[in-house]
Amino acid sequence: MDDRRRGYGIIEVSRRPWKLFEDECRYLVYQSLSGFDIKPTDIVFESPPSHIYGELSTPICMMLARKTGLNPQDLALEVKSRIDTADRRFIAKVDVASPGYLNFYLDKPSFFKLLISSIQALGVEWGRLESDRRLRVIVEHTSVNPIHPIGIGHARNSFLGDSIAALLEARGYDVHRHFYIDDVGRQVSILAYGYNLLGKPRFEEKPDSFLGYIYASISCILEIRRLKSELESCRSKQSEDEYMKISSRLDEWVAIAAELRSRNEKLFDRLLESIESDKDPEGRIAEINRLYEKRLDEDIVGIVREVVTLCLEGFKETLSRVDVDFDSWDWESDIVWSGEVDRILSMLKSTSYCRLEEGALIFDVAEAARDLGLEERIDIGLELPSLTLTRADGTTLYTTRDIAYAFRKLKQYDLSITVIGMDQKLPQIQLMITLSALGVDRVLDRYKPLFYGLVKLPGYRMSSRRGRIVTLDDVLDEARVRALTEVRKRSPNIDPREAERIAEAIAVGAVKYALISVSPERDIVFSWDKVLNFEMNSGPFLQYAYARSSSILSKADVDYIYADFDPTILNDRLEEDLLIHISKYPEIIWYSSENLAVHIVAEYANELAMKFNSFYDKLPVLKAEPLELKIARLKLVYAFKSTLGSALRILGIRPLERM
RNA sequence: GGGCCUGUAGCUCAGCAUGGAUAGAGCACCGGCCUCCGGAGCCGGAGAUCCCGGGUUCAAAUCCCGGCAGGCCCGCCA
Repeated sequence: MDDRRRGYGIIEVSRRPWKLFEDECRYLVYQSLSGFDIKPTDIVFESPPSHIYGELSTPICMMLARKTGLNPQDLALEVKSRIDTADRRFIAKVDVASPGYLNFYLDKPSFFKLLISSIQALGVEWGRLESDRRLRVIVEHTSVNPIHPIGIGHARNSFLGDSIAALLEARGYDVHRHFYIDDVGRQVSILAYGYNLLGKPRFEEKPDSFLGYIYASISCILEIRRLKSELESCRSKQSEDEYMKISSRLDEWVAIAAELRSRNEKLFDRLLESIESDKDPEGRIAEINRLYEKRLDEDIVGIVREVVTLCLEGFKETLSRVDVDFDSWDWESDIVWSGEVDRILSMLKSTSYCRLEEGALIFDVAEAARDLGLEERIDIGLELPSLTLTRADGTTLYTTRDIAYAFRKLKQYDLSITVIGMDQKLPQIQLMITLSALGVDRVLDRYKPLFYGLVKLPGYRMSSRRGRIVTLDDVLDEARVRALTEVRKRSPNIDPREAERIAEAIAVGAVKYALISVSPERDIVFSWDKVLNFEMNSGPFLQYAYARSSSILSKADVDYIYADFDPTILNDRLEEDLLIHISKYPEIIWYSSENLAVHIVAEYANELAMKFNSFYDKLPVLKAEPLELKIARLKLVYAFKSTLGSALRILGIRPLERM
């Protein structure tokens, strides 16, 4: 058990007080059900809908009654009669409710005593669990292609990933945050091609934003060229439908071109001219791709690395604004150049699943999955498409390189989390099957992609190729302006620089909360209203409750913290609700880390803030009489602040002492 | 055509793992609350065929089967 005794006097400390209560209940029920064939873990507990049914409840008797044909109510009464609560610590009473619930009533004073002294003793360790084995974990997230600024959709990835990392740290793991730089492949080659055409142009703006413009413009120009030639060949074949289809797509791209051109006519025209004077831009791009991947031309290597590095500078600027940091930046090209990809390829070739088709190397994923008996463990229908590992020109594809990267991850870490868009589910599954085929140990347990839904603009999905992207920078700027007006309105006398600092924290909190608080598998339709929400169920709402609690504590004599206190005095329903909710915090950490579900933490924090606000509104703290009550309430406020503070840190939202 | 994800109040979303007591929040709407620790707040009201249809069960938003709608994927793109 994680209890220990410390200090003078005897102060008992528990990292998981609620679990102590639950385990006590579990043990009693288990003992009383000795005649049945069940394990303690078969007994599930839930929170009753109302406190009149106690604090913990189990329907186990109803479940057993079904199997045995007994009457659930009778069984529950029988169990109750066998339970002896005389020498129990945290159970005040056991009762039976129709149609067969066993309800447990918490012995609040002794529980609250333990809870509050634990939180005080643990300090920042409160909410941090101890794991028997300190797993080494890699969390790879963000990994935005270095060809355009970070969009609000990518930001969902960053926030989710950073938060998951913090959560797993709280779980007691050794967590490493990695950014995978996708510098190999066609997209970066396109950008490098354009950047080179312009003769390494100078620019004033943020580098990722400038490069994003170049990338969008070139892909647009190329797309129009391609569509035009398709249209030509279509005309000769006289297929009316096809012609109309291509023609309308062409119209769409021409409109996009006009839009892009209006943003920077000189630059756009220069690009257009240069591309038009190039006989074979597509060929040149493929050439850049090949020369870079094979590292055959140091000039090309220099240019590609230069654009990518520039873009990353922009990323770092944005990411530091939102407190997202990485332990490592892993270049995809390094994995190729180091020979890791070749080694993986030759290992794959030596399996029976590879074949050559028109010069390209193909891996039969479906067959591998069947042979390895993986069908049942993978939640995708097994008409798994084959995976192309190499192009006819010998260059590799994204997933191939990702397999090598994943191989490395699982070699160096016990557990690998990859935060990645839902649209990449299939390639990730192909990757896992491929790794399994290579004999990597327990791939499905150790390689965990965390898929999330796309962030769409109302009407259409964002597209960096179309230059249609709402950037995180823009959203943050807008949120900060909004927050600053609020701060000024509420605290007119505040120091302007302090106001800026607070507004920025609020802006970041609002945007993060909006993206993190919905379950990841859902798509999100971007809306300013949602992201700039400062009211209930928002980042600022949490920060506000936190600021209120610290305001109280800052006005109190610090000695209260050392004072002994009488837990029986905290007997208002509002106080009890708040304390019980606080005590469940470590369980939330446990559950949400098991399920890689940070939105659970967000929801918990929101409820916690709501309970605190109700308490705050109705019950005075600083003016509470007698002194014992004031001390007890101050300790409660401290416990709240400590808990919300910890949850905010996991969510990546800055706790504010004032706002 | 096949696969995956989603469908809960006018709107945005929890709840689905492990079936269980009156299906919870927020926004918007209606009505109250600043002589008292910060009103970004609190209290109350109204608002739900839990997409539809079957099935399993004493009990289904939750599990199973079949539909429907939306999104995504099925590339020598990433």
